[in-house]
Amino acid sequence: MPKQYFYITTPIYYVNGAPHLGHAYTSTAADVLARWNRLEGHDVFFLTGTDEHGQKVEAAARLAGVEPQVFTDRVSADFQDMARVMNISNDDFIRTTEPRHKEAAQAIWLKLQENGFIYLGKYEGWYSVRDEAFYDEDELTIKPDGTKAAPTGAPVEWVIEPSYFFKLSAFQDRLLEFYAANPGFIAPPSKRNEVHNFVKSGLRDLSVSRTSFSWGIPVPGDEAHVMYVWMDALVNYLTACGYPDMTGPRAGYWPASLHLVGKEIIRFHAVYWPAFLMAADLPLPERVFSHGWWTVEGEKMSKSLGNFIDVRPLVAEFGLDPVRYFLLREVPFGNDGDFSRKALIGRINSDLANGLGNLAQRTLSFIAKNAGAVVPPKGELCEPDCVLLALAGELPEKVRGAMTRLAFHEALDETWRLIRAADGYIDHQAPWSLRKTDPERMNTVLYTLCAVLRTVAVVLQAFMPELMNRLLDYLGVGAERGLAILDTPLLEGMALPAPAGLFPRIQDA
RNA sequence: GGCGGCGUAGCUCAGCGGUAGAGCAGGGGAAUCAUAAUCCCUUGGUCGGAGGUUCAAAUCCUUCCGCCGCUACCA
Repeated sequence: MPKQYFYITTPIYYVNGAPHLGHAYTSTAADVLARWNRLEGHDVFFLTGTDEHGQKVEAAARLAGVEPQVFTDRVSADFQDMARVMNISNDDFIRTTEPRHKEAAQAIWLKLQENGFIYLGKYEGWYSVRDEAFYDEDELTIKPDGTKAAPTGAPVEWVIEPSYFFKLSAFQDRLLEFYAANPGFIAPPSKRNEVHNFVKSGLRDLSVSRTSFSWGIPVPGDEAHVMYVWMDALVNYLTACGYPDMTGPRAGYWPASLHLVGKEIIRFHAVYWPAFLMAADLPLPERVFSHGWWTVEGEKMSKSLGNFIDVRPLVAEFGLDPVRYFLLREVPFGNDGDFSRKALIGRINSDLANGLGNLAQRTLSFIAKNAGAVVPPKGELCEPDCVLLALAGELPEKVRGAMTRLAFHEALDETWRLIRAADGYIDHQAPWSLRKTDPERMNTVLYTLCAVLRTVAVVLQAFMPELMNRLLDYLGVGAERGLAILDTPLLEGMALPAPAGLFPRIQDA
């Protein structure tokens, strides 16, 4: 079977603020999918990065008293640090200030222009100098003296500035046809309906250049303009594949298998981006998946509350893999969720320490003390062994199904069904009693448990890579650790190292 | 205003036409290999309210109440 390509992206994160829980969430989810596909033996390309142009960055740099490039270098490094701390296995980290990206963005611009989808017009509207933003007529309020004001109370003036436009209006029907022909393109389904309705309600041409600031990629041939940030940013997914050279080593990864995005940017990925690609005669990504937002202790993360959570202190306190587990287990992917210490500690103690961790420890330490510290020899299997092993045998397929739908919580729930069954099995088989009455049977029970633990560990590597690697070490599993090894039985007689607890219980008031 | 979603056990949610389910939390018992972890049993819901369709409705329809999302240049 030929290797299957899997190209997955996170959004490139905007560098006008520090990385927080939301960014870590997207990256972790993407990482789990990337790792899962590697376990499947697929050829994976996993991209993340930073989006560094635009007026807000220019303003943030000015506020920090440094040049934009210096500013973005600093913030981008912080995002890269977050990725390192979260053990994100990205194959590349793209920055929109890199020369390769400038080249790609300008190339696609020229392509769109050549194909007749870009024209020079003028952008006009009510502009507030103080807010540096345009407002719609219906957003404005009339002040007692008859002048108009922005929702922020700032005065506005009618401003006309030259701008290049993208003929988005030309793509309405093609987009609708595409959605109809590819019902899986936008997920979850509720988002598909929203996007569909948006497009159906009519598309206006999109202003894709600015002259009011300069921190951006110059429009080819008219350097008074810089490219609109989204026009610039979305192209990153192509840049990383080598665009405009689509014959290079990475060209085969395009089109992307999946763009993972937060729900606030679904439209850019599900409407503008496909339209740009159609206009440039390029194939469209297979899927755009929009996930939800986290509240923190019941409250929305916001500047005014100052409650943005940085995951790095959490990782320092609770450990990396438990935090990764929590993010993907706690909330059905696609829904909003709440992050709280109580919930995090509850998950860690119930699922990890008392569940998987305890199961592994009671099995492995028993083997270390009473079964010669090797994978015990498997004797004749009894009914309960077969039932449990059959359940384990079904797990990869169940998880595969859930992962295909990005139903991470279901994948984990299925895995924990097996873990609970194994806990029941060890209690009922009671190897501590068999030790005296029937050592052979004891070995078979312990072997069965090791086999089940191996299945669990292999599958969970995508979610908790470090600790599941350790568990596989404890089980004497060799260097090859992909899903394919589950087709061959666990080797008996392998010497096992002394096990140590995987998930410490959290003592917390 | 328009379009759409949600409201099921204390909590988080699954079920989406055939006599209410899971995990966690609570209660009782067992066991003692293990991170005082585990196992077994168990309490608990007129499935937001009211109408209707049907032999049969959390499950379909109507309506009301309460939340929430989208409604173009905001990362």
